[in-house]
Amino acid sequence: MKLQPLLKYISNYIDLTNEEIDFLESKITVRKYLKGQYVVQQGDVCKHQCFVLSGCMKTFYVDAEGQEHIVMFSIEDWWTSDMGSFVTQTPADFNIQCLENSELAMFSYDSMEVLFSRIPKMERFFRQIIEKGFAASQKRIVRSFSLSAKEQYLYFREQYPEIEQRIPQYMVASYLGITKEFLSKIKSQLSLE
Amino acid sequence: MKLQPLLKYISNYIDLTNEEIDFLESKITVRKYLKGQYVVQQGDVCKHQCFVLSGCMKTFYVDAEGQEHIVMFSIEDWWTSDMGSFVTQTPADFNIQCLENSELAMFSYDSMEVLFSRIPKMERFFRQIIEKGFAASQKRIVRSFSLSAKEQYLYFREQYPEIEQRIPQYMVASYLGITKEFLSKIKSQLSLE
DNA sequence: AAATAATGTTAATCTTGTTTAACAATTTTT
DNA sequence: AAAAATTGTTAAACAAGATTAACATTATTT
Repeated sequence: MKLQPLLKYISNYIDLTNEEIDFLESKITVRKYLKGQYVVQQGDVCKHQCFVLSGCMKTFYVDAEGQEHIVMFSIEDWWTSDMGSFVTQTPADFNIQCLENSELAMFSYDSMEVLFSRIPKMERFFRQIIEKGFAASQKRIVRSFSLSAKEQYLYFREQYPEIEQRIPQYMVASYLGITKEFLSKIKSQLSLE
Repeated sequence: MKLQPLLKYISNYIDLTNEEIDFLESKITVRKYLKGQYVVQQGDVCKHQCFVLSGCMKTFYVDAEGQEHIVMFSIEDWWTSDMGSFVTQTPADFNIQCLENSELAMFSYDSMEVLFSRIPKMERFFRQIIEKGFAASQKRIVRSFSLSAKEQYLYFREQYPEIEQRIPQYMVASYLGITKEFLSKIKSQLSLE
């Protein structure tokens, strides 16, 4: 059924018995969101860890000048949440908004506690997911310091070709930390090479 | 004894029995490093998660042009490792080098597996630590996009006054992603305000 | 106490990327 | 099919920060 992609994803990390899978499923809420809807809003407490079953979302921060800065995109088989808000259950710094109609498998803060006590393997699973996310985030910091805007764009295009097809270009610019005008310039330069 | 700061740190997250503490201690290696020594070198596999008992270290990346980019500093009561390398046991992208004579409590990859099986609470502890690290890393990305160099410097100075006292200014510049000359300019501007 | 190495400063010039603004192309709505 | 909204492009003027190079200061070693 609907949760198949999540179960398959989990099976890459740990093995679960049928009973465990039943229990796991009882702790998950599947929810649909329309394009434009918010999963988390800056200032609210992030109450869930979300696995994307279908659709696409952006995680972004609106700064003091009202400018939007995209931290990450999430598509099928990715996780999304405001981790800082979730772990401390304090107001979120980030917004998570759907860029397409989407379907999410959601683990609430409380249900995760219960899940981890009953199935310690699930704690291992989440630890491993978060380790990966942390490592990826550190590498992103390094790229933003050591690569030019053009190099970062090429890296993004190579790493996430599917994402570039699905989102407007000005959001790619925001993700890369440059203006849409400059990205446009980079692309026209590249097309002449 | 030596591990007291680590045990105190852990007790903020979980409670351990005396037996558990004994077992934990049997899985930790305490090691001294001299100023200048490397804990991890780019290209080697990062084999440990390290808790800083004393001293100070920098985690940095050397790019294709030979330029050094500091990802983080670690002082007493902080953790350090190349998470990406550690979790996949593949060659590290980062170097970790001591800026002072230092003492580290080290958990090897293998010993952590054993530790987690025997004391599942320790897996919870590490999950929580990594969640925090991940959240901090995401916030750093946002700062690097939404703040000017001057604002980032002021933030660093406010957040980590102890670190600024202990390391040369050109390393602060590297951490902020700017040149030492420009940081010098920022500081002279600030002194005139 | 010199000598050397490491760290920090200043200023001129250059580069990368921003801002502004006008316009073009594409989608979506009516 | 027209109108409106969203997205993308171009170019000129500008600003933030890099580079270069010369020099000043502070630590460290001899």
